[in-house]
Amino acid sequence: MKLATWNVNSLKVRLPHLLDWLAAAQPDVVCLQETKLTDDAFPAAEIAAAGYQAAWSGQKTYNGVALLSRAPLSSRSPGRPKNDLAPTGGGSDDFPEPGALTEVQAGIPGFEDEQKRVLAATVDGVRVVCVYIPNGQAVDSDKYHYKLRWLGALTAWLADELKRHPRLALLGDYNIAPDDRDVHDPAAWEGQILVSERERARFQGLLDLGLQDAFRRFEQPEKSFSWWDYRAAGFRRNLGMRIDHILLSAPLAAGCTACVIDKAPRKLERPSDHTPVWAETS
DNA sequence: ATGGCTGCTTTGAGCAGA
Repeated sequence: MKLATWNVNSLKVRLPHLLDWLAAAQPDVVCLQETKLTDDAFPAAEIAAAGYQAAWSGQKTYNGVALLSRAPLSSRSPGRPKNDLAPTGGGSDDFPEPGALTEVQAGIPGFEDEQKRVLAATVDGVRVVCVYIPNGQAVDSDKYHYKLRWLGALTAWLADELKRHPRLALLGDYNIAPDDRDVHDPAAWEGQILVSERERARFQGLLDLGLQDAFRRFEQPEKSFSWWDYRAAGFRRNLGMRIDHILLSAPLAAGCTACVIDKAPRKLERPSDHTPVWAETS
């Protein structure tokens, strides 16, 4: 199963890039962040025409997450958007069709949050959790404390999810660079947002659940990043950060054969500031 | 040293992103 994550920074603007990338990369499951679309505006028909069923949870202007799953020919039904909090046509949750998104959950249960940042679903026995972790803006700001509180709630919920779903993958924009290797200029960024000690401790808290950073299971090029600032020619100069991650529970990590940052979409005209990351698991 | 770009917003300057 090829699992991918991509912060598209407006699905309305980036839909052509997404459709091209689905055709080129052929992922089985895709987690999208920053769709910035209300639910009624989600481009379900275009995505269905590309062979993917979808679930989504959005809002106006900010945030917004979605899950795509490559649907086998038999269960494709173009023109019937299937945001299946109440699944239709994918079989029952007990006997889902291959590729079906079941047990769809938006948000962290019990954590009040108007911001649409979490979407989980089960696909072929894998619990896939798509997250857009808060940015935090500046260390010790209100948004920073919200980020830390949010990560605490996520971690507590995932501890529970892992009991029921030993095969679990957590993908998304974490807004945390876990290590100095993941920062173009660690000295300049020391103690700043995305790299502060408390943020990195929360990332470690996710690893302490038994999750593993798929990217670091393999030898990787130096200065591998997943986001580059639009300003100051960040991409051309490779002034980036690795803040988009795929964490896998032990059974999935054991069967993981590759994890790659695909820089191709970042080279296109009018790109997202993030580029896709994918992992292949058996 | 600073800000540098992009997307969005009841449209136009300000916010947010990271």
